[in-house]
Amino acid sequence: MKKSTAIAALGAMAQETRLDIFRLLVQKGPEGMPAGELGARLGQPSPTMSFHLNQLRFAGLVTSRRESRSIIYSANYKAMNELLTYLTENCCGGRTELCTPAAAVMSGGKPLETETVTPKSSRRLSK
Amino acid sequence: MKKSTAIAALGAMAQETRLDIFRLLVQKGPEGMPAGELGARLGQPSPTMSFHLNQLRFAGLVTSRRESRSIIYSANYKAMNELLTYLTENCCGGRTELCTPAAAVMSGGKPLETETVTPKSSRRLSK
DNA sequence: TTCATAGTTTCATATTTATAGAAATAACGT
DNA sequence: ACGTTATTTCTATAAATATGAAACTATGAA
Repeated sequence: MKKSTAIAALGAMAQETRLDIFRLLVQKGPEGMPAGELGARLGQPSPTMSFHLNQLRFAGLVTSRRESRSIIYSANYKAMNELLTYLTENCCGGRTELCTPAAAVMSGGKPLETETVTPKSSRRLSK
Repeated sequence: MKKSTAIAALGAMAQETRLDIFRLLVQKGPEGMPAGELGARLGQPSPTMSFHLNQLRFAGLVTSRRESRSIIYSANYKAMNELLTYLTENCCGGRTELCTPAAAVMSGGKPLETETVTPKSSRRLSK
C-alpha cells in the first residue's frame, strides 16, 4: 500500500460520522446498507451523508452499487486489512510484537460490542 | 480505547509530515530523536515541526523530554498498539480474521523497509 | 553577562474540511 | 406524462488545519 493511500484512509476514518458509517457497514457485512438508512440511523441530513460517503469511497474504504432507487454502500474489508497491515509494518519499527493487537492473537475473539449510535435528530426509521 | 481517542490518533497520522515523523521515531526506538534532527531529516522549518509534534503529542502518539537544549521525542508504541486494537475490534465486525494484518500472523516478519524520506529543502544534517 | 543554539509561541495567511438548504437527477409506480 | 422516493450536485458558510516569518524562552558556553 502506498503512503498516500494510507493517508487517505486514515483521514477518512478520522471523523466521527464517517467512523460510525464504516462501523455500521462492517457490522452489516457484504450485503451493505442504503445511504438513506445510514443517514436515518446517524441522524444526518442526506447531503451531509453524501459528502461523507464520497470521502469514504475516494479513500477506497467503501463501495457502492445502485439497487433500484437506493444506493447501497458496503465496507471494503480488504482496504481496512491493507491499512492495518500498512500501520503494522511501517509504524512498529520491526518490533511487530510491540504493536500487534491482542485481538489478532486470540483469533476468533469477542464479537464486537455494538455500542449503539445515538442519532442527533430523533428521526424514525422506515415509517 | 474511547472513540474520540481513536479519532484523534487517526487524525494525527493522516498527514504526510506527521506520518513521516512517527515512522522515524518508531525506527529510532525508545531513545528518541531531538526535534531539530527530525526537522532536518524531513526538511521542515522548526515552527512547522513544532506544530506537528504538538498534534502528535496531543493525540498521545509521542512523548517528549528535555535533554539539555534539545527536546527529545519518542514514539508511544502503546498508543499505536491500542489504535490497532481499536480498529481491529471495531471495524472488522467480529470477522476479525478478515482484517487481521498478515504481519501479525507471521510473527517476526520482515524488518521494515526503510524507504528513505526525501527532504523538501536539501539541508545538511549536523554541520 | 553576553552570545549562540534549540525550541516554542504568536500571528497572518492560505487551504482544506464539514455542514446543510435548495435545486437537479434517477428510478419506479400509476 | 406525473408524482413520489432516494440520492446527488450545487452553493454558501463556518470551522479546523497547515505553513512559515518574526518574536520569545530556555539552556549551556565563552
